[in-house]
Amino acid sequence: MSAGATSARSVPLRELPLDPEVRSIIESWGISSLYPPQAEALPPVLAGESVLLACPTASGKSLVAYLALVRAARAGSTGLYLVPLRALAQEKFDELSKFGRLGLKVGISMGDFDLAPKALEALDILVATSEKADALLRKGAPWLERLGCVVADEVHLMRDPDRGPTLEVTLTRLRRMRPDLQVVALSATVGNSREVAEWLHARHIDSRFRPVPLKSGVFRDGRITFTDLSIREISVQGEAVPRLVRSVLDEGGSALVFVNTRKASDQLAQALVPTVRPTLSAGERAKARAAALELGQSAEEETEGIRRLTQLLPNGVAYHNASLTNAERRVVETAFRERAVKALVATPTLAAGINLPARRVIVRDTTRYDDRVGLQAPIPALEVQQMCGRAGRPGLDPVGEAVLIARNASEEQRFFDDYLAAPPEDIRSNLASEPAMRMHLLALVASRAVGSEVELEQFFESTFYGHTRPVSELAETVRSVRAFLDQEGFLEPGNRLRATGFGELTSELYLDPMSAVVLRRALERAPIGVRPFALLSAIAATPDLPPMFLRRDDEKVLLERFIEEEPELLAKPEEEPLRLELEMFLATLKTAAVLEAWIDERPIVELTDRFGIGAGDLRAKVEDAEWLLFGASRLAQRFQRRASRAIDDLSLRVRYGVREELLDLVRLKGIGRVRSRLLYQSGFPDRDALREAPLARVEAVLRSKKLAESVLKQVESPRAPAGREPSASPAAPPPPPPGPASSDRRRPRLEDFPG
DNA sequence: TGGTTGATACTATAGACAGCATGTC
DNA sequence: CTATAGTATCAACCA
Repeated sequence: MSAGATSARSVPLRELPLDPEVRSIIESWGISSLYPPQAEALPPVLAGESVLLACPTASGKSLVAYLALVRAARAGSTGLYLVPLRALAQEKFDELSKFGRLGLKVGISMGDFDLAPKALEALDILVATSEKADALLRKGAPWLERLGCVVADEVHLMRDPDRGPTLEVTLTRLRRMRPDLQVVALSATVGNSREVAEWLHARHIDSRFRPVPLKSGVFRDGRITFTDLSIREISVQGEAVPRLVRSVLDEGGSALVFVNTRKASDQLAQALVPTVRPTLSAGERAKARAAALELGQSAEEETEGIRRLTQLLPNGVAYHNASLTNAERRVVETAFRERAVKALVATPTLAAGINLPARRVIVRDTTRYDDRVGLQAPIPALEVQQMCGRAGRPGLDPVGEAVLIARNASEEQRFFDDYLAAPPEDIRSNLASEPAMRMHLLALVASRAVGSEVELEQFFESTFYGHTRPVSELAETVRSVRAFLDQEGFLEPGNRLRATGFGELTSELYLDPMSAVVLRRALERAPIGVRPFALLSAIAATPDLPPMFLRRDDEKVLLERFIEEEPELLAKPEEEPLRLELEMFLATLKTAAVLEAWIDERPIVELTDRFGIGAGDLRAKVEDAEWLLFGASRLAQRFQRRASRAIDDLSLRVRYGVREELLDLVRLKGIGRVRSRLLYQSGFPDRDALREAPLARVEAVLRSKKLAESVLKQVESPRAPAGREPSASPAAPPPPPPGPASSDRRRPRLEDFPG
């Protein structure tokens, strides 16, 4: 490790070769001197060199990234900022937009929020998730050909088995396309960052600098022993977590507790109420109450999260996990940042991603259930260190404390050895995984990045995998993936590597080829298009819609539902492979049942309660399903034309969670699940009915003059507003009407489902 | 007999990207 | 294999 360097002198900003305008923008952020890692990285970065910067969170990596991109943009090329999370994309976009003053055009692109291809061409800097950048590569965006600089944020996520390969492949493709591309890779401290730097031909900068010093240690028997061997007695009594929380609150700090289950995050937050509540000042209590109030107004439909959090927030406590909706998470994050919430209990949602520091981080659990092995497994040191790194708020805390909780002496020793003193894990390529290879091999061929075996091998040579190990070890995976792609008609027969139309479509839809096969089979099986449950089951059977966790109760309910049609399902097989297969199948049925209840307008609380999921999970499933249904619709245009229209309707129903009769109303801007139902109940079953309606009546129903006016304006024109129609193929004549869709309430049969 | 206690068995388990075209509650 | 906390179930036990 090179710079060790809290002691390093800070470098004044003006010593850098920066344009005065650029400097003044940075100065307006209150930055006048550089942290040591910045001072080390910026000179080469501003000279256009590639750099890998490995250092702790909040040590100023972003500034290096921004300046690299701005330099590239001012030099006439374009810059791309790759991030792993959508929330992060938004954060980076907001900050980079401040360089708009220089005349730079900054844009953002991700699944949620995208730009028209034309708007992209005018951009100087684009912030995108790596998947989105991959998608742009597949579609051949000319913008990328002018790329001068790419920033890869959180590059250590290359070790992620699912999403790592996308980052690795995207970086490889960009570098091959632009051999002189400047790469600025930002990484957490990992074992082999030097190796990654070598791969990228980047200067390797490794620093342990932290703007707020970190003391990490283990709590046992009322005292924290830190790695520097100092000891801290905790005089407060009680259970470990409340003690540690209370003692830091008494010093005016805040606490962030990491646990390994959602339930624990909720329960521990509840248990902390008596600990935190008495420490709140009158002002803090008012702020906390305001946050709770805001939460109530954040949505029209009640959720479990709103209910729990409105109860917790006024006590200065909250929890954070993926069962919360994005709106709920935002309220919690803001409240914590503004110190209305003083103790926050979180699952790993907060370990990576958005910056939410606290004076004391408490890592309560160091193991986590791993469903691949069906057991509790130790959390990697890298992740624990990331959690610990969240300790210490710049400007507020003189020092951050990270504490693991040990029950006995041997555990205490183990925590020091395995987590606090241990070197973090290496980054390893996951390109050899079959699903990853399926995706990327097809994409490389379909977008004509490779056209032959030899080119394919050359490509793999230039990946991180190829940098660290012989690509011959990939041969077996490549062979079996190729066989699959050949057999399923993704590739043209012959020695040259070329994609079929089906292959190109699959690649551009960003579907896992396996998903495309599942959907194609479902579509080819006759009149599936008209029965929502069958379609929902088909997308649920796809690897792009991961199965939901199946509880024993779900199993019972689902089996009972299908007993009439398939009584033999009740005889639950005992043999392991068969039992697992049935469970997988039931899990896809559960997903379909959840989505079905959603488009049957079951209230969110009822639905989440019945299936044991959170509103955030529901939201995520709905988004996934909508995306897959779009893919299914496009595939239907190829394989089962008649179904395409019905799928588009279903897609819209899933998006808004409405029954079929609301499809027309929901096409209006500003009208979704709740309001369309309201209009329907009040005697406006469709847009035609609204055309005749007096403003006052619509306003009374919608309880908003502005909204009522907007709605009436939308229906007054004889032609429907463009853009919200389901996408039908423009070339094709309108498909025949979908038939008696909603009246067909027959129970689905087993053969309706793929697999 | 009815209720309590305690041993034992069972149950559940983190997170979040992508298409398209613009704004759900 | 590298787990654990919370809950349901049921038998033993007591008044």
